Amino acid sequence: MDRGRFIEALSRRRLLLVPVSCSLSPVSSAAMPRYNHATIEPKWQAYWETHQTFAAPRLPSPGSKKLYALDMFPYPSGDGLHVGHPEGYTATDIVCRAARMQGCSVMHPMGFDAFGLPAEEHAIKTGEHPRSRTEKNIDTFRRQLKSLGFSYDWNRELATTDVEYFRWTQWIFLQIYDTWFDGEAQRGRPIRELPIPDDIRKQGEGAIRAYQDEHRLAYQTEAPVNWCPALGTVLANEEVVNGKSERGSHPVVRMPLRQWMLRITAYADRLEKDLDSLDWSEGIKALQRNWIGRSTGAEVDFYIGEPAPDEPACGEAASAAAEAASPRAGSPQAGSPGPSYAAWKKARDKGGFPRKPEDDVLRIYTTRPDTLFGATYMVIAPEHPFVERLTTASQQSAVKSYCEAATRKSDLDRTELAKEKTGVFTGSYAINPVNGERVPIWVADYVLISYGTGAIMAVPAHDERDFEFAQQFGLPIIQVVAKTSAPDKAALGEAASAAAEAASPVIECLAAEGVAIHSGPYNGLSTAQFKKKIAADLASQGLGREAVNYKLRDWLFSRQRFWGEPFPLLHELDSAGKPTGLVRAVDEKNLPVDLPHLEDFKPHGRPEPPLDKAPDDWLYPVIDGNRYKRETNTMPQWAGSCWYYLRFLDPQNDKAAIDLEVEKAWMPVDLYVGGAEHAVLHLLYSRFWHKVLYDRGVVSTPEPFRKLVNQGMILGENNEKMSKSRGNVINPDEVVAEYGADSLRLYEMFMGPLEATKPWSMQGVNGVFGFLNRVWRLVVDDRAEAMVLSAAVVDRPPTAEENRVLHQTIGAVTADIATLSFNTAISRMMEFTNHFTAASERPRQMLEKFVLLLAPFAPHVAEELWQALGHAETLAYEPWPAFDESLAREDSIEVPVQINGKLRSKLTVPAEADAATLEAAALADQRIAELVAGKQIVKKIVVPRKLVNIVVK
RNA sequence: GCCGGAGUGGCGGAAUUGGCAGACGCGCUGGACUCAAAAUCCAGUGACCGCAAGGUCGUGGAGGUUCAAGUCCUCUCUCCGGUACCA
Repeated sequence: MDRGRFIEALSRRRLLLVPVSCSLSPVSSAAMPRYNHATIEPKWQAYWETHQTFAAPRLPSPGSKKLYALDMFPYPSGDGLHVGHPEGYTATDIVCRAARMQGCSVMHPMGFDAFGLPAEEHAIKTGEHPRSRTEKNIDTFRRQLKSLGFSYDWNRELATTDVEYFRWTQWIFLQIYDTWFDGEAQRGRPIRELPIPDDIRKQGEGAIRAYQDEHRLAYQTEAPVNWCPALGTVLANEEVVNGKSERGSHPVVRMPLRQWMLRITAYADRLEKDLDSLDWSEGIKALQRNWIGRSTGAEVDFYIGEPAPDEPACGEAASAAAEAASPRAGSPQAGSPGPSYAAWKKARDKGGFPRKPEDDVLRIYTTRPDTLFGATYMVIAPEHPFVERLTTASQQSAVKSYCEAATRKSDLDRTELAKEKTGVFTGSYAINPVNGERVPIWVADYVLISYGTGAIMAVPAHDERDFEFAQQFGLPIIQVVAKTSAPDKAALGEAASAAAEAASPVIECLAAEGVAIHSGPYNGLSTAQFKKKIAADLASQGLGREAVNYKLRDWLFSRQRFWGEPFPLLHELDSAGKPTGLVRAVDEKNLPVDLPHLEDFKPHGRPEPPLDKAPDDWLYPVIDGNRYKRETNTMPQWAGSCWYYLRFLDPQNDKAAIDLEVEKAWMPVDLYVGGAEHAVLHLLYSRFWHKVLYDRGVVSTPEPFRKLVNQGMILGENNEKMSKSRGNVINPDEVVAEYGADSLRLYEMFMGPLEATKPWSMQGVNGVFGFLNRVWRLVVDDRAEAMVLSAAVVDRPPTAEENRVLHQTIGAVTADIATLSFNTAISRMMEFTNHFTAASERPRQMLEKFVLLLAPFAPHVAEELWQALGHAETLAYEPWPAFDESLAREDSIEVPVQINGKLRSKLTVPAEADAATLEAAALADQRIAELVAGKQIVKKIVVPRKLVNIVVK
């Protein structure tokens, strides 16, 4: 049936000739049939639309290859299309048009990423509903895109704001919500398959649900937001500048709010590993790997003793220099490890390393467990849960004010470059498990609560940051790694007296790997050997274990906005109207959850999301006698763009997000082109969703985008980034009006390599416009009174010479399209045109092939010329000109002759001349003979087809 | 700092496995057409020396490998993008 529909589409396309020949008349009636883009382009765009020329079949036609070429769909901003958009769009369009001519089934859709802040801000200001503003912008974008002649199947157009689209975005969210990650199997599984531990089961249904909720890929947490009391709304990070609101410069405070998170970190390993299978540039892969930031090391527990709030403070020293604290038996707070430490160690030796740290230890993560002997202090993040209990009475006020200051700082303030390290001593100590040394514990904001365990052992001799901190606060620095070259004997010998050695000041920080010193039994080991050995030793004593960490954080997936997808979730309320903490997913059959009607879009002045002011009948549904409150957060803009490539394949499906048969036939995306600004987040989020869907059997491929290309940025004529403030923005509409879409397309492809950043040049546009005019005159007599072919167009087969030029062009253009080297493809077509502009005869069938080559690049003028050459149908499905290597081959070539590597003469020889022939010809050459005369020939290098080089003395 | 990418005429950019550096376009110069201009067509156009034939230099810089280097190796400078205390 699907095939039937496709065939029907095909026949419709092929039937239509009558109206076409009629519409030729306006051109022919013109006094002079000059190249006139203003009439040609709308004419063919209308033709393609009427005849559904580019409608894609439901499934690829049997026996043909499929091509799914996807553009990153635009956000329809109020400014309209930017010249950067058509760059990537033209590239994929060329590939698609060429592929159709090469017999591929092509999927080439377009849509709009239409949720977003600007429409909502506009709504707040004017009261106009974001939907109406968004639709107007989409209309502009659609018109502009259509004016450029892209061969999209517009029947598949979608916007992420379409209720029928976000119905399935919500459905996918529910799949994610319903999934937990099985670490053993490394895959997401339905929550009902989550094994429930017995002790949880015993506690009853509530405990089981809580346990499940803890394991879902979508979970709730408290996360800080930028609350602006003056504006009465929560701001996005980019709306906050220097701690003030971007609009109005009002103060912004960070406050915790209940948020939804997606557990993308569970997929970190797969997201990293599967990059290997993708045809993406190494640069982009590196960017993603970097972002994921996998590191391997060890978790180690440092004993700190039982919490004992009433125990008198012991470490009085604010700086470790004065740290000759009086020995006190028992706890680590005493001068030396006592009985309780020994008991703890014994217990660990027997019981092993616990999954979750107990209260008597500080667990740290390090990538350099080989430097454990060099740990001279520890640092915990200001948000670390142990801060309070580790702070001694005398340090209380200092620590408290330090931590408060840290919460006020934004992330940016805390990570400011080259800023001085700050921190404060807690007064407490931990015991280093490898040598029993007491190490002071500090609080400092250079340690992040969100990475690792939020606590570190500091090894100032071998870590730049620790080094800086230690210098700042006069903490000891002990070198435990020597440079690889010569582990000096003396150092090794002295290792026993490491403590004495500690006194000797180290003034340099050596972060590189090397050989262990001052490390007891480990002295002399290389960093790699040491790491391996200590990991095993720590594990066997129950003191540590190997661990992996990622820079990647879980994805903060909720926004306090109106204009986004509502979450299909309900919070159960008790009889008093208070949330019970239980969450219920909206039934699939009740999707979509549409946005409620609001009287206006003005902020309600509370940090809660705008949907909090929705009418009660939306906000408080009653199901089975239970009252619920809807989730009022909305999804971030990323959500809709995470899966649009799937919906394009089956946009009308009201039974499923996508039909599996369709998905199997078209996925993965074969070519995905877009700006590098999405190289990290969009692609990572999208790949993450795809992997969850893969695990849940919704899609059949582990990765969505096989080949990815990032187009380069287009700069203004002054070599600066285009921006309104710089006044160098080029409006595509104006270029189309003056030069036409074909010229715009051609110019953007001719500027340089697709991936390069390159400046705009109106003279360059004029240049390719001139080329299209020359092509036009190659075929059409533009001085005639009517639309007639140039007198030079003749009906005879091409000569060998003509074929040679033609087939060289076919070969080069075909190969260049395959490698996306459009700039060189165009230059080859220019050479063809230059060559035949000078010719007095141009065989028609040669011109036809040339027009077909040009068609993917400049489709409108190509269609018009194709018609002028006597064809009634569109050329969109004409077979691509076949390359015949034997016709392209030159009979005779020029071969340079060098003497001592310098060009001295050139030989014209048969192309297949062998080395002996070439050598003889070179020596026989008059000029060469003169230059060689009287000299001794040392060596002769002869490379057939390439060159002859004679080395003389 | 770290990770990517890139440096070639006046400008945008070409150059299989190392094999004639500067394809193609813009700009510029000269010529044809024109009363003139635009448009178009033809020719020239890396720098320097030379009347010419021809020669010397030349792909950010310095070394190196090679008969031969824009291309490979070492060091180095500059620009662009990403990232930023991730232990």
